[in-house]
Amino acid sequence: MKTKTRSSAASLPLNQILAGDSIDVMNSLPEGSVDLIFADPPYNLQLRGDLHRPDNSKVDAVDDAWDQFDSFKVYDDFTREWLKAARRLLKPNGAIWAIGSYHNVYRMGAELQNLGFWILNDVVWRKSNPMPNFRGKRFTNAHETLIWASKNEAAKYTFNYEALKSLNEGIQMRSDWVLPICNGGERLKNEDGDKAHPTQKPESLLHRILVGTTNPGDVVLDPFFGTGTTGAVAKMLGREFIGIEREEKYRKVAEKRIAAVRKFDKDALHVSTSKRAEPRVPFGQLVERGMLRPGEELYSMNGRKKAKVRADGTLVSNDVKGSIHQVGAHLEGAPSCNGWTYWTFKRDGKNVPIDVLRQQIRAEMQ
Amino acid sequence: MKTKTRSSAASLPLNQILAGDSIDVMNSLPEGSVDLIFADPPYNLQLRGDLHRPDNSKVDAVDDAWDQFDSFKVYDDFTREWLKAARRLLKPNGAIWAIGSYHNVYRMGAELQNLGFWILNDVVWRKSNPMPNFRGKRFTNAHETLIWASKNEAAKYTFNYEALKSLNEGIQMRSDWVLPICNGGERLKNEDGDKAHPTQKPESLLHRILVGTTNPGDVVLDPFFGTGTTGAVAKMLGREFIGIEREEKYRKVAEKRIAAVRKFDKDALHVSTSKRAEPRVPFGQLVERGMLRPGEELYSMNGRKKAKVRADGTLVSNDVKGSIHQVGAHLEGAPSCNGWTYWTFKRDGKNVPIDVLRQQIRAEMQ
DNA sequence: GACTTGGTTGAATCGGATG
DNA sequence: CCATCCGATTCAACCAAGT
Repeated sequence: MKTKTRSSAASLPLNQILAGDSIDVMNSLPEGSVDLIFADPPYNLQLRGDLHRPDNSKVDAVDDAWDQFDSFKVYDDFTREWLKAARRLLKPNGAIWAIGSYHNVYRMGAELQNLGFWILNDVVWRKSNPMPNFRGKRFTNAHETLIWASKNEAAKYTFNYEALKSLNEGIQMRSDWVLPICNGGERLKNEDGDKAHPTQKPESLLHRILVGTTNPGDVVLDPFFGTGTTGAVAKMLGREFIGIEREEKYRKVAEKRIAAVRKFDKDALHVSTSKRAEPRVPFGQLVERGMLRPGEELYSMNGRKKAKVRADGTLVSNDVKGSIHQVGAHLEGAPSCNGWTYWTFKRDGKNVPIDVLRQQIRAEMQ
Repeated sequence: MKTKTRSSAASLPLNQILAGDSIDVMNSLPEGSVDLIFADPPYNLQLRGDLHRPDNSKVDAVDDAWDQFDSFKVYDDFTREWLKAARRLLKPNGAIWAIGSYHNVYRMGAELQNLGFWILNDVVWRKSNPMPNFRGKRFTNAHETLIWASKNEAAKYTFNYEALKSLNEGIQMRSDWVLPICNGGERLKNEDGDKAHPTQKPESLLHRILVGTTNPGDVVLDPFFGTGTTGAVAKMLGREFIGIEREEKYRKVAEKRIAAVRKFDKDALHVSTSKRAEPRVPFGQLVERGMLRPGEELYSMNGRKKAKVRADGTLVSNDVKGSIHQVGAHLEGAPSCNGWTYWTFKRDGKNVPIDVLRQQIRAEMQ
């Protein structure tokens, strides 16, 4: 796995900002070489004329030329092409994040599904400090939508469940994220004090995405790099990035920004892992090592059932024989059972889960 | 307006649940006769196998035949047809709400745009008590998405800004709504104790939609009526409803439910009206009524600019003449200006906004 | 009656390694 | 490719029964 990453990485322009059209540049890169894509494409905002606040200050709206599309057709074609190029670049187990607002996200989501991407979640970025609706004609547009999708239905995508749960104070992470918009010191400004990019995303958003759905060393591509939030956070977190940006003024800002970023300590990049990632220990080892004697009795957690350990690492209860899981499932009439947490043994009059013994063995293995 | 509603209402099957296929029934109803459509179509969930909780109990999933579609193509065709029929039914200033999850909402949103609907907001229903992700493989699917769209870009849709603001404790209502899922006493059960419908929506959701985007007496159509949450809330709130439901078992439950609903008192239905809906008061009236004398000077809020009132209700400042709004805009170099809040007059040495005078007139009008 | 405890449930695209 | 087996995994709200 590591070797494969390295070998394909060798031919990749890592930690660089490539100049040019997103689709062309993506098509020039080697197929199946990227772990994750984060894409913040033009939104196709259909603002009619300028928007003004009640106090007459002008809202610096997204009105740059690159954001104008004369019809849904043009936007759909553009969307399909960049998504196609992106999908080609992904490794078999790769995934994509794409962000949008109601102006474009429905078209983007539909094209994404049409191309074979498999939606895993949509995530709502709930802005803690959105711009109010000055005219009082609609709801405050207080969120944007992110679509998280794997390359296809079969892909074994990366999902650091425990790390995300830790980020959320021990409760599993939900599909709605409350994060502030990017302003204050984080918001990049030109020399004239204007914002350097109209839609700079907050680093907190990319932090959660990269911690949650990539591993250190993974290659993250951003085809609409802008001022480089993806690159900056990737560098901090010890991921490799590839940026593509057409406009020189954005590339310049991004390069300066990323050069100033310091990578976190390696220890800080280590995230909580799930039990699934730990080495497998067969129950029979507990018997071989003498931690449990053949003939010793195990008791279910609630104390209602019992079974006898046999020398080959199977259990027997009445006429039922089999693994700790099989016997537990049978006794409970359940479709499955985790024997490690179901069974206990007696020591000094107390019932101890057998999983304690497995943890002892795992500790010795390190 | 009222007459028109009544005349078209006369030929409409109001406050009834129509049996049959949504598209067929909609096409049999008169064109341009409905103020609002709320649609909760099948989501096309593509569930593979069974799902069990960590305690081995089985999740009662949506496996009904009405949610099964063979392909995206079939689902898209279905979506396009019901949306087309729905749009035909809407009055020129009508609007639609459609709810979905990531399985279907992107396709629905794109078709909706393709048909000429004009998206006003998408609204995220953040569930306070969603079902967790039992396998730890994704984010908790904690929200559903509602799309609010007018019949076309030009439609003067209904939006009770002040009422929604009041519902939200004086703060402008945002595009993310935190509401609990429908359970407890509100959840309708069959005689055997099973849920009567797998996807019953909470009344709080419909309450907010109907208070916010309809007026008393409006006709609200729900083409996927189910157990009739839309009808129940419409009746409470003094709106007329039309339900369409294919399955008899759901119709029966809905009829019984709605019969038991009591309409709120008329007084309770009176919602805060937005300033926009308040009677318009021409500035000239202030002059006609002698509240301001011709020749009197007005001062801008910051005191830097001044202008003189003329007998015809226009202002003059240096060589600029025009309405309170036009002169204010010109003096500020702004494209627009709300003259009512921009200009003040002197009384007893103090600067008083001219809007105070407008409010006096409005108070007298009631 | 107040409080605690245990059981149930909700629109869900919910494994992975080994042989 | 398929079959088999291991074994990891849940939050908030409501309700009924017990203390």
